[in-house]
Amino acid sequence: MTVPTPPWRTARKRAKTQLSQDVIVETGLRILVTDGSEALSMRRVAQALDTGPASLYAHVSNKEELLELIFDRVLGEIHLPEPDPAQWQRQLRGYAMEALRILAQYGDVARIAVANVPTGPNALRVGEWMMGLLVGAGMSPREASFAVDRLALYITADAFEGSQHFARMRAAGVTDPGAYMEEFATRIADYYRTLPADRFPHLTGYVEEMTAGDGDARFEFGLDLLITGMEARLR
Amino acid sequence: MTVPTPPWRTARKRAKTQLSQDVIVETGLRILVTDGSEALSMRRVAQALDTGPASLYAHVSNKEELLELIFDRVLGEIHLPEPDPAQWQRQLRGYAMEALRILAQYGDVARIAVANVPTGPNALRVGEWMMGLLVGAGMSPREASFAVDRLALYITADAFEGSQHFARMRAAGVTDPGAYMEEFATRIADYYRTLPADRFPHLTGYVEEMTAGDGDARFEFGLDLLITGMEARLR
DNA sequence: TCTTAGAACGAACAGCGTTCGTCGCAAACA
DNA sequence: TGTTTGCGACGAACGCTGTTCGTTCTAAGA
Repeated sequence: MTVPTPPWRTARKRAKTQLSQDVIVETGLRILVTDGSEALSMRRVAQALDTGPASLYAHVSNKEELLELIFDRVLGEIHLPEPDPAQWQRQLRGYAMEALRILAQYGDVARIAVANVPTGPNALRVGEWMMGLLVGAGMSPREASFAVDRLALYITADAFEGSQHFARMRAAGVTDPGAYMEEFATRIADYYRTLPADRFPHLTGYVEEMTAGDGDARFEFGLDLLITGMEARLR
Repeated sequence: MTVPTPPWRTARKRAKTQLSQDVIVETGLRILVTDGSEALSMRRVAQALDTGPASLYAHVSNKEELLELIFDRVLGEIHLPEPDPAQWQRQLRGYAMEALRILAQYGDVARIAVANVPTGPNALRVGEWMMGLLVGAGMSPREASFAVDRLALYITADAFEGSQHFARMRAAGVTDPGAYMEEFATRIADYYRTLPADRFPHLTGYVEEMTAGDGDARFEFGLDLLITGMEARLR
């Protein structure tokens, strides 16, 4: 039932989706997921929206601001249960694990969080939740705020570290993360074995132990150290 | 007493300092200290050595490799005492504080460490020292290696966060770090106060506590959490 | 209907890391 | 001693980056 547009009718210029901060953020996030953080440039986002890079600056003042917006958008995917101070350790642990899992999906976004005190709506939501949990558990507000700060740093740092590995893997053309990490550990182990045993007795003696454990095991180990430390302060 | 060079004498081409990996690393480090990490580019290093950027690639395969070399050079400045397992907490704490202080001086170098498992000679020296200290204190080699890994991540992450703040300060043209951080805390505090108190009771209620404490206090707090966690594993 | 605010955008700027191909020196070889 | 060869130095360029300037065009308000 469609008919050709009459030629005298001036061609509609805005057939493509209207530019807005939301579609820009969403497009940026999509590029991040599909092609990695090193592919996320203003030009690339503009290209995906079929326009030039200059057009983005009407809705986003910076690449930095764009990344902050994307980061907060990602934080929104973290699910937070009703805080129950009676089992704060379990809830804090669950939050940390989920936050890492989600952040790990989105490559370089974690870098933004390491640098900024996040102030987006979802960052506030998470901060309020953690403060409620820890203060409810009996921690002083000052200690709780420090704990929130340090835990956030730990999570984002680990996510950032992971994203760097992922970027290297992508650059090397490998697609299987397991194989990549295995090869990585093997290379380190082989190198350690070549060291002079008299100057590095521990590094050469405990090669197996030092290269054991995947990223998750290491993350959980550090997380447990932090939570145990918090526990000690509550007693 | 200097006389003009005889014209028939072929002009000495290599009057300027011979290029080598060492002078490149040293030059890069100097730029890092004086002008910050964002000013450290291959072109800039080449310019300082009065040559073109292409000349550097005969001695350094990458910018990444250059940063790794600089990072290890910086690690060399960390002083390590004879390990005494009887007071491992004190020694670990002292090491962490000094490492942070030194890393904080050199801006973005910390970023390299977050991404890599450092394998330079000085990184090995530090790793061996920490392993000896913790295993000597009774920790299992596997736990010790995890602890070393996590502590290194924590230190470099904090240094990286600090360097980002420093870069922002530099970009804003501020020269006094104290004034900058104070202004930063005030801005955050003011923002928190404007939030709706019903949805963010803790953030709005504990504004003072949340913005209190400088970077060092926060670093030491997290460090204590980690060390306390390690202690608990030894008992 | 006319005015005007602001989004869209082409073009350009200054910078980046890296590579290619050439040049010239110095040591190794005949 | 004469010739060859390997390699550091390096000018020029490629393709990319974030960002800005100045212009065009659209759409809403007066």
